[in-house]
Amino acid sequence: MHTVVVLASDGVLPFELSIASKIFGSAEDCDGNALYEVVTCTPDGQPVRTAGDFTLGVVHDRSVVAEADTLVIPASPAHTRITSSDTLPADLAAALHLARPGTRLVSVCLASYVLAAAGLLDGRRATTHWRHTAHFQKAYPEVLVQQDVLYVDASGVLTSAGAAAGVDLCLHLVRQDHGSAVANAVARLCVVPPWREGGQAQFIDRPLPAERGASTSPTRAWAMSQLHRPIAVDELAAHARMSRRTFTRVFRSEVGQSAGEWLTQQRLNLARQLLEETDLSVDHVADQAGFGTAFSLRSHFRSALGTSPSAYRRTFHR
DNA sequence: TCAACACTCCGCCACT
DNA sequence: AGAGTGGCGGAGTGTT
Repeated sequence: MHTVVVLASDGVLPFELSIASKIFGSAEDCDGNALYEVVTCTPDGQPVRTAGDFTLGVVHDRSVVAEADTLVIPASPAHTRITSSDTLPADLAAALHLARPGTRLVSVCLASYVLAAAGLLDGRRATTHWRHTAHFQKAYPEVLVQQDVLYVDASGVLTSAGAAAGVDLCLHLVRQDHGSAVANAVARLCVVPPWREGGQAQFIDRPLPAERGASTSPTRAWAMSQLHRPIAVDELAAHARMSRRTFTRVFRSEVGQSAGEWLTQQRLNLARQLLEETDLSVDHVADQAGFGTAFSLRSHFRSALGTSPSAYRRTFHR
């Protein structure tokens, strides 16, 4: 059983506090067994005041952090006053110190300040509430602060933007741990969208895994292996052994977007990966990701991510 | 920047 | 009767 420890500190925001227990606590396997144990603690086990009109009494103190597979830190408005390692409260520092190596660290909203003060975000991509990204960047110049994203998954250290973006982040983790089917079931149970697209640019490391049992799934897997060349909808429909009309209908009902939109998104994901991990020219990236021309890549990049391929590479190349 | 063209999406409706 | 399928065509989008 995967243990999620929620570390609540003084002034914790009730909404942010509850996200992890709601999302992880709702994840079940096909037999209805819980997939996560969610444990809430405070640094010294004493009740803490919340930002609401009540105090939070807990059973555990920070010692449970040592058992965490995932440590979640919900935001408190007081976190914005943590602008250096010197201002990190000793009890919070002590709690973080108890986490085993390899423990997944998650901050919701302003709690990014806590991780940054502990030096855990140095040289890493991270985000926080949009109202505080400028202040956050100034306080922690070593952090690669991302704006206009819902969350950042920087291999083991995850940060989310304001409030409800914590829901997206927790769903992302459930999806990573147990796949789309479980994550979508949690989203349905909690009546939240399983995957927010909208105008929000999200810098995600990996594309969504294909859902099992969906009839366009093999075709999507096939298309993923053909991204370097043009793929017409008729070709996809033929692969799925459906008429074009049925294919487009089934595709939308399973994936939630049209075949063309999905294809462009997969091409963009591939292009981003190539920009991050290779030194291929933008022309070659455009070619390999199936955009045909660099102009086409740039135009799609701009409308989906609000930036250019070369600017993206300057920020994310590793 | 513009225009012509190609392709895609989806409501509608008939057929199985 | 009702669900699933697929052709048609107009509106919209992307490409050259």
